[in-house]
Amino acid sequence: MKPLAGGFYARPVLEVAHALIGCVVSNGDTAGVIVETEAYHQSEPACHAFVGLTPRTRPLFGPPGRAYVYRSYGIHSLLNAVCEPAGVGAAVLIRALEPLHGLEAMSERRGTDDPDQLCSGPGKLAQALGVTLEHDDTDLASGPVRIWAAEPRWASAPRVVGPRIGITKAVDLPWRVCALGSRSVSRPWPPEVHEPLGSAGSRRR
DNA sequence: CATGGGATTGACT
DNA sequence: GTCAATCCCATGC
Repeated sequence: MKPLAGGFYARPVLEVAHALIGCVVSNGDTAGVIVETEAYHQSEPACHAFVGLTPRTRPLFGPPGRAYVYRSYGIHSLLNAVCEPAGVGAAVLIRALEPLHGLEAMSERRGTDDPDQLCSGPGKLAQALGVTLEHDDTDLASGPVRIWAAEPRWASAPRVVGPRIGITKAVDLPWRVCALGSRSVSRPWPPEVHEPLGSAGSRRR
């Protein structure tokens, strides 16, 4: 596995939001597989970059492939991957991971042993991996927090697309992307694909 | 310089 | 279902 280079992120942000499903985020000995993302772009008001270049949004307008980490509700750190060419404010919010490595450290930071509760939300995964505001504007290929290419099988893995969660502006854009069937996706869960009659009906791995 | 609002989570009715 | 915690920073006077 190799870290994703800047070119991976230098394209339309919604395309990157799809491509990041199945990729691996790591920090130190902890890592997880991305199963949920959301795209944000300067052209729509839910994006922090909508207000233009400020001290806070500077990383969003910088070169692609770097982290944008900010504090939400005074409590949580949220991890984004900056996308599109430098000068365009856009990023993909990493919303959920399936824990892969360092479950013990994650459990300690999160205060729970339930694997489904370790990284099933943007604030949770940042806490589980130990991502903080100090990682803002660090390089995702060479810095402490890294994102690694997905295994080939993820390219065709089924996805569910829907409106973004927890925002009050531009609520209708279907820019949330989830891996179908993952237990680690944040609430509310996206609509399930209906199973054929006669199947067992169990939906979550 | 004062104010207000979150790209959330967990606890509680 | 409701609600508070808590802090960075954008905005406006």
